[in-house]
Amino acid sequence: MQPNYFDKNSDFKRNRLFELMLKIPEPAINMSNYHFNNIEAKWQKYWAENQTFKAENNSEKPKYYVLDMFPYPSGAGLHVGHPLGYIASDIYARYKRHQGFNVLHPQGYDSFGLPAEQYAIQTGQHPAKTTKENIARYREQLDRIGFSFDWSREVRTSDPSYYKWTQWIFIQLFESWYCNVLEQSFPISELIDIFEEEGNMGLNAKCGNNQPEFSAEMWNSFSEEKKQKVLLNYRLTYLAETEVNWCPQLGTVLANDEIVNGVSERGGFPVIKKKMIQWSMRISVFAERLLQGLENLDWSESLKETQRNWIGKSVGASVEFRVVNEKEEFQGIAIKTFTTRPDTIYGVTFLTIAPENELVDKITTIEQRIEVAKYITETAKKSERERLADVKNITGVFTGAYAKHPLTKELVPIWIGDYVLASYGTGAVMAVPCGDQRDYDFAKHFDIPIKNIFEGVDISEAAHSDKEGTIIANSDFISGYSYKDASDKVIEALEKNHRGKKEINYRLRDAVFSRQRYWGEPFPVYYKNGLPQMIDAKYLPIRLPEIEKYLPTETGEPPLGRADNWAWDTNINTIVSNKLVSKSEIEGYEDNGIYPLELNTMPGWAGSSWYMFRYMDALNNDEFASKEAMDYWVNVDLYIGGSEHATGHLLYSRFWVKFLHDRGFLSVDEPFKKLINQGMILGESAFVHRLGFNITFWDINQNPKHKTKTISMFGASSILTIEEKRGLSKLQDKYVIIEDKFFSAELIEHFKKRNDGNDESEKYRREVENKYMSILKVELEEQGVLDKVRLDFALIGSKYNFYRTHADVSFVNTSNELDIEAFKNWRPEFKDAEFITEEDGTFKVSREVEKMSKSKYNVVNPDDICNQYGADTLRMYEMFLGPLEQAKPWSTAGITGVHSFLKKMWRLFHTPVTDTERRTLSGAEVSRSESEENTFNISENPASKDSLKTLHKTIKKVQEDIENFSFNTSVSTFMIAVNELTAQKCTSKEVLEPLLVLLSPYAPHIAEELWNKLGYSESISTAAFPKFEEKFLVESMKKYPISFNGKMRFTMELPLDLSKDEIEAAVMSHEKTIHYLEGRTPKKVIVVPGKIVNIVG
RNA sequence: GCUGAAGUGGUGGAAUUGGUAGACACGCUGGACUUAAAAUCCAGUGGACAGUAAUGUCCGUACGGGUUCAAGUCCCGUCUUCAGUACCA
Repeated sequence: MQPNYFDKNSDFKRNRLFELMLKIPEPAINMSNYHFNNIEAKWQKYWAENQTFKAENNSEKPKYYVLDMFPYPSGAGLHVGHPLGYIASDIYARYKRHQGFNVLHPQGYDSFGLPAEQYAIQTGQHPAKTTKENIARYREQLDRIGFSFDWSREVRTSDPSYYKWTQWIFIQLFESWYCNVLEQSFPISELIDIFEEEGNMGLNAKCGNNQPEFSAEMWNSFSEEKKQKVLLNYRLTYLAETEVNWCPQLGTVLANDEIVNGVSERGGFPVIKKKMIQWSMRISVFAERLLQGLENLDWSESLKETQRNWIGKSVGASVEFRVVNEKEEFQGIAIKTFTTRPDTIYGVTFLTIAPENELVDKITTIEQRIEVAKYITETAKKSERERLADVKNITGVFTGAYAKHPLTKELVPIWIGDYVLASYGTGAVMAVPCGDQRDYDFAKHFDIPIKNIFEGVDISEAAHSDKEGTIIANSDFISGYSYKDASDKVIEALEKNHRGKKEINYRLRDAVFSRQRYWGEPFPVYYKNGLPQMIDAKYLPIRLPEIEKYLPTETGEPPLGRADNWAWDTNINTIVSNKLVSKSEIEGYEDNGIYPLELNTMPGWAGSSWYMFRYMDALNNDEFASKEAMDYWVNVDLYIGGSEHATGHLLYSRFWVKFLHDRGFLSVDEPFKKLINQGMILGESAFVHRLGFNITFWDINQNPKHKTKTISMFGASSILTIEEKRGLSKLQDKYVIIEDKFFSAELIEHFKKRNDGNDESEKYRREVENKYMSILKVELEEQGVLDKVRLDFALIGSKYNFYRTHADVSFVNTSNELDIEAFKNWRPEFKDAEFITEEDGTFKVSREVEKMSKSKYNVVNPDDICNQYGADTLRMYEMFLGPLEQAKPWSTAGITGVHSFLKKMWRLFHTPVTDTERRTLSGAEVSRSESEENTFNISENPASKDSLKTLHKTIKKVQEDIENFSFNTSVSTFMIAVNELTAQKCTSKEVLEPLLVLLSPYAPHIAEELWNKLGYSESISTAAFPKFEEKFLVESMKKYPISFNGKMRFTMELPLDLSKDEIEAAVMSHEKTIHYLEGRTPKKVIVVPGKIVNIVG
């Protein structure tokens, strides 16, 4: 038998302690007779060996599909936040199994992505290798928590056998178009049929497409090349020059949902607008269906709202303003605007168009050209972020041109303003300053007249944007009408004279699908004469080529441009060397049938948009999943994951599923029936405070002075005296200058090197900061120091200040004291830094709740919790923390409560040791009698009435809680049940056995162990969920709360079958009633049988 | 600014249809066992006041009103926090 190390009272432990003279630190393990370590490993092994949770595709049972959002396997491993949702879904999956469902509960990895590639760039390791290692670590961590995943269906998006089908779906999208009339996707061949028979005129008219028109004859006379170019305008994935979000630091384009506050979601780098030829997904045609589809989904209202906002439907009208220049009407030049307020059309006093609008060039008058050109260059220079930050500044320029108002025929000036976005609507607005604050501000700023068209509304201070309850005035035939009626009339009038019509606009843009990266799915595409060609699906997968370095090429091509073997031989349908590429475009060369392959790869959301269907039939080599499998599993019944995917993954996957449905590949058109967003578990970061300063480089040759770089210096000890430190607050506005020219020049040299962006930059940073920190010779000066510096660059340190730096939470004890030596060893650059100490000389950290992340050093590893308390405790504690959907900081305070609950549960099944016995037995004997097999003590005798009541109360509550996803309260319910049964000294199998089944979704390991001890050879997961029986809860008496004027005063036990009158009589004759009435006669007595009595006096 | 969610003891959080506010747990206080510590067990624990005590009185679910026999819960207004989103025409 294993020495019982975990029981401190055991002889083994005593001897050991004696040996070590009590010098060893306390093991971080709670002493217990319940040996979770052995039990958990044992059952995890059993489940894996017996494939206990393998789901069958052929089953008579009803199906239930529980899915977690699969993780991206990062190098940091799992932290305690990740399992939260997995635990919840696992409880639900296990519960459904107990209820007799055939449960599909799979797991996999979203394993293509940026971090693995960034790591590859830094270390030269192949992303496939690091990804594989990360997955192995994830798997190890997941296994320790005891999830009931069916691992035989594991998917990895970076696996060629998986991305083969991602590529296949891409081909299907390319081979499809969308009919706006039937609101459905069809094969492109059907569109070609239409073109051959009737051209595209009919389509244009019916679908509101704005494509150049052609007849059937014209189509048939087009060259093949021309035909293909036309078709690209219809395909659901298409190649086009689009304005994209380009991130120079990441070297790739980003989708709208990958940008947060104008910077990249990953890394926080600036993003600029740039025109590039890119693959796009025509998601915008699905906007209405994506919006309508939300109605029938069981998702949280807030998440649906987020998607609605992202789709951004607005109903209004398009209004056309024909341009007039030098009092002559320009034939065909019209500014199309979109408005949600057609009723305000008589308030239009000018038009504003976006600086990027292509009409700018055409309409600007000769006199205004210089001014306009200047303005356009200025706005183009600003990044997206600067523009966002600059919202308050009103800028614009007059084009010199005028347009004719479609109803009044008056001339209105056309302005350019950057408050109008090229990417929304038509990139032009009809400005109604009296009704829109932005138009109002613009008009005030440039002195444009403001016309009031609202009855009895004062607009001298601000625009009036309320539409409800406002009456239109001063507006010809719509004066006196409300918003709704006036709008209808205006639209009618506009339609009559062909100057506009009712229109619906969506914010949702087509999604850019190309990424200039290595670690993603390659496109199954080659280029012939510059036109994209799909590779036949039977030659998939197109595998990622090997490359030396994971960086863009010298000519700026994506990393795949470095591959030697990256051309497609159409003769043998294989990837061949680039050197063989056909030079047919150049005269004198023959077309040898070998063409260059696409250099971009697909974005991260490609693989995650359809993975839920792959799990249904994960090993299928002939289809992405068989029809039989999909007919059985249909779609995901319960999906659990974070709300951060609201506008990315959850929208894109709905789009792909609708498309696959249209084309008959799927029977459902929504992937996720019910969705729950688990709240994020936050970490408590620790901050250490120090003195320091920043040094800023200024280029003094530029005017205004241009700030070029700021670096942070870590220490201040060598330059500040004690007195100065005390007077620190007084130094706020003073500057530090470095007068040593030599030093400055050398530092600049280093910075030049650093700015090259090569791999050594980090090393240089350290070098500069460490080398010069201690030799800085600085003095304090009053402001005006710039005169003294004669270098090209001036070095000016900003004010001294307190700085805070993240400290790893593992260096901090429970009293928030920092182990400063450990910290300095960990971050040697802080060796000489001056840290702020407490009065008693200790280093204390301040705490702040933040997102748990490796870079914030506040990560808690679930492995540590498992080591200390076990997986069952971790599972129950994470549930006990609070409501699933709520964000909450991680704290281990309270985990002992859950742990001791499990120990009490264990003890319920074993001979209790009485206090008397405890006193007479030695510690070792107590432990032995409690822990060994023969103390397992379950009686076959019928249970007491009380115990049965406890059991059924618990069944009812736990079942309700699971179905409402209120896992925190069911943990409490278990605690109450165990407390009550312990008090009742219940040992009855009749009660304890069902209780065990009830508990098993939450604490599967201990449940399996006790189940096994009860004599079952099958896993507890095969047991049926206990049936709740009302009869055990039926009461004959009720303790009535008796209240006076709503205040509860005392309780009174009465039989439940009394009538209202009998209850009233009983209460009124009670001595306390007489006492509380103090002689008054009650006005009214409210009796709610079975609930409450209230006496109104 | 807009949209959504929330505000309850020292802490995490309960209260399902308006019906005994603070379940359960942590923490804290006291006690038992122990040479001691740990572990375990028992008792107490929203606040204020009165009383030797049993007990009693008042206050109390962000704030101000209202509806009701009865409000954490419903209605109106205000404030605060968190999340999402934003020159969206």
